[in-house]
Amino acid sequence: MFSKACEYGIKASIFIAVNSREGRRVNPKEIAEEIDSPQAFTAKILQDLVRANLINSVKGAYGGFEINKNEISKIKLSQIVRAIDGDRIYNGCGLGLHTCDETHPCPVHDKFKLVRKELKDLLENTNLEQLALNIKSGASFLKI
Amino acid sequence: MFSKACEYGIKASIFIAVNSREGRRVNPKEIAEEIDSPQAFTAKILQDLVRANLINSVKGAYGGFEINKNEISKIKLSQIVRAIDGDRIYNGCGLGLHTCDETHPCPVHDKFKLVRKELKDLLENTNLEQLALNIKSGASFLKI
DNA sequence: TTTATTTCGGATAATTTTATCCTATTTATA
DNA sequence: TATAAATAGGATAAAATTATCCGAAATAAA
Ligand code: FES
Ligand code: FES
Repeated sequence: MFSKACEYGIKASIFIAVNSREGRRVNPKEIAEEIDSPQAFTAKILQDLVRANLINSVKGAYGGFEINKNEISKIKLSQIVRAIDGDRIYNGCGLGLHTCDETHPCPVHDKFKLVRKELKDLLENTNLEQLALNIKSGASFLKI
Repeated sequence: MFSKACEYGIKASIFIAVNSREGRRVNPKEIAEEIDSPQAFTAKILQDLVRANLINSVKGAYGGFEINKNEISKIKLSQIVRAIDGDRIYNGCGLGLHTCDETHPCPVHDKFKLVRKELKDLLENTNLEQLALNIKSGASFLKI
């Protein structure tokens, strides 16, 4: 469904959001521990998210990654996924035809549209604040 | 979503079904042409499907791949996907946690369940006969 | 029985994805 | 200004997926 890179990117973003809400910056080591991911690889993905302007990085001593407090609720999961996996999840054909095209549908097109609709709904209507709050309250988990 | 191998496997199965309905065996060369896939790789996937007892192979001259006429409507997409990609699509966590567990959910678990439900519906309630008929009638396509 | 045809299966190669390592650059603080 | 602490980024490496090749085994028909 999502690439490993994307899974790590989503979980890292949530962990950063949890901490940024409390004014704390975090570094790749902490992040990788909290989301159970390979540290250096995770750091690379964080770079992508910084370049996509979804998170901020601060170099040097006392630096780390953070998200602007009043941005947290504005960042949708879709933006993170798009920054890492592109939008094949939105536009790609379920059976790999060059394009998903209503007028030239693959055999599963009609039902696949429903799957994609549900996924789109998940990605478009979920923001980092909601996810951070659920982590904070212990309603959901980032690892194991 | 599905692996390339699985995409090829699904499309190949449909093409075989279309032809088996008309009493015709097909070989990897034809199949690869009709579904626009690499021939040798497709042949490997066909072997998997044979081993999973979803399609039959006949060796030697005038051989090829076929599906028992009265099996065609009984083969569900889920069986093909399971034979090639396993059942991570059914049981896997959307964010890569070790297991998808109601009592230890990842941040997207609740909404991801709906996506999976839709996908399950697609896979469980679609059989090769329906798909073959749609190809035959020109309502759907296996390539481009 | 011989031949031509076809799948089977193992070995290998290419590509993509995932992961690691090391140095350069930036920056806060002493 | 010197130092220590961080991220940035390039170069590799490892692993998984995708793809190719070739000889062996099976089989139908001549
Ligand atoms: S054409 Fe395949 S999903 Fe739309
Ligand atoms: S725990 Fe992640 S989808 Fe269920």
